[in-house]
Amino acid sequence: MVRTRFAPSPTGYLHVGGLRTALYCYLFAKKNKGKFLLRIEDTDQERFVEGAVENLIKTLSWVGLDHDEGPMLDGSEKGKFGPYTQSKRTEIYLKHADELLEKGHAYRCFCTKERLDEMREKQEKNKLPPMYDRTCANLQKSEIEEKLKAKIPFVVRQKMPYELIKFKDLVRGNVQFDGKIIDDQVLIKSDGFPTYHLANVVDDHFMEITHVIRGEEWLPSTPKHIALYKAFGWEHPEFAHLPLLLNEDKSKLSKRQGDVSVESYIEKGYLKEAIINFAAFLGWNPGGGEEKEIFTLEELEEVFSIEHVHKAGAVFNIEKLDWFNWKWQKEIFNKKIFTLAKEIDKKIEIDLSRKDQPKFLFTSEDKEEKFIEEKGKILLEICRKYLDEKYLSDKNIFKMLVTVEEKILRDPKETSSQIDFYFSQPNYSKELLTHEKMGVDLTWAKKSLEESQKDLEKLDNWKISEIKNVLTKIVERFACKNGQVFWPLRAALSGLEFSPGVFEVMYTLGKKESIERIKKALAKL
RNA sequence: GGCGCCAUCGUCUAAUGGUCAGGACAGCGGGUUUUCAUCCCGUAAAUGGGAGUUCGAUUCUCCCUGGCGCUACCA
Repeated sequence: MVRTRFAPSPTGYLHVGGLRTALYCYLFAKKNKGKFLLRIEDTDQERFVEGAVENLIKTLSWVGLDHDEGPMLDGSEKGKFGPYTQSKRTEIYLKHADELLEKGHAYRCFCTKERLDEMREKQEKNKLPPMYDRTCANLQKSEIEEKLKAKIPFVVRQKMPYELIKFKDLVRGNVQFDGKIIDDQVLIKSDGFPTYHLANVVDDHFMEITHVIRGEEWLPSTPKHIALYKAFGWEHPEFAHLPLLLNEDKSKLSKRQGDVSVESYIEKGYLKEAIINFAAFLGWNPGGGEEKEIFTLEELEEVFSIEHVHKAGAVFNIEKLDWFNWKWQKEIFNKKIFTLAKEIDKKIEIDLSRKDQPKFLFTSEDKEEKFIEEKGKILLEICRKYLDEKYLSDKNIFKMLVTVEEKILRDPKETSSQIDFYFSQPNYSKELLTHEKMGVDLTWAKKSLEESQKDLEKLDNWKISEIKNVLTKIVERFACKNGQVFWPLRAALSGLEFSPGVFEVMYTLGKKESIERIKKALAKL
């Protein structure tokens, strides 16, 4: 059975690169009907951040990557291969380090930091690969005993075999390294904690991990791990080294050049569907000429394959994320209003000639109004956290939101600025009422505004369809273009160069306010 | 410096020993629309360089170049 693991260090937040790794581990496991585990690699006490583990679990679960085994939020653990937190497994590592010591695959090193620094400096000066010179590997038994007795701090080093180490990487194919120029890695630090290398190998073995899927930065240390498996007499798992996620300048994705924490994207309002979808396509694609790009997590579980993982690093392009987010926002919203419309009006007719913007033909105006109200509520859910209290308390807020539907789905943060004109008109000059291209000068503006005011005052049934009816008749009477009537009116109502359409704005504003705003505009002329 | 990995439009990428090298994002242009947006249509844009294998290489091999990663008692 396939078993994969995501093994982050609890250093604060979930990195988007980490998310992508977790996602591929998850997808590979699911695709192969295997298990996906979470393991916490907290062997570096200095880097440990309070609350990071909880945060990691929460974020992973929020995007839908629930693990089959590993630590849970309530402090308990799922799975029978635990503990899944490395700091709770110290004894196991120590025991195995002893085993290596005994077998001669490792040795104690008593060298001071100063000596090591000096040695490396010399090596670099002489253009030699910087690595430990094995001074302590040749210590006599009596010398070791002496130093131990004198309580000189020591580390345990792996004794790298001087041989060629070859392995097959699932992403990169055959890879080989020369053991002679690989450093004798520290396995146990002087504080008694293991390093990543030891802990990782021991854990992957005992947790029966079949596929190690991790970032490319681990490729150079893989031969060390393979040597370790061999020293223990274990079979090593399969390896798959994922391409790195890159900054604009192609360096490894880092905090310095923008947001890298998944949490920050969640805060910014990105949907989990979009984040997952986007992450999946960074370094992978379905292949086979498939041109579909929008996939749910479930669909990805079906189509994912490690063979289609790219070798080259991928630049993290936020514009594409925005696009995925917009697509998903729309998809989810459409689904919601679809069922909403059918709930409100069982006999509704739906025009699907435009799949992305279904048109609903209600059997009565009441039902349509009800629909607008309910749709507004859905929109409010999307943008609520970006809206000021003063907007929320307005009884017309739902209607307003509906008029800027597209913009909310695109960028909910902009909602306030989009609907602000409903509350107070900006100051505008009379030139705003004109539009050269449309053939609207000041005279025209005055004429159509006066006519509109006159006819609208007579209208009692203040509905979008009726308003449209009245204004269209004016256009007919004047035998002019729509814009020649609509433009000055829209500008008069919003006081803006760009705004939602006249009918919706007028309907939302209400008769009284609409007429007042038209009068105010006329006063300018 | 040493070791390793990588290399198709600006970005994410598809494809095949023979294709007009395809799609998407971004860009640009046009159209629909009462404005912006949406939507539709179109356009420009890539196989890093040099050898070799081959009738034919973007694809296979080698070299170069470039980019990146690793080179800790961090992961």
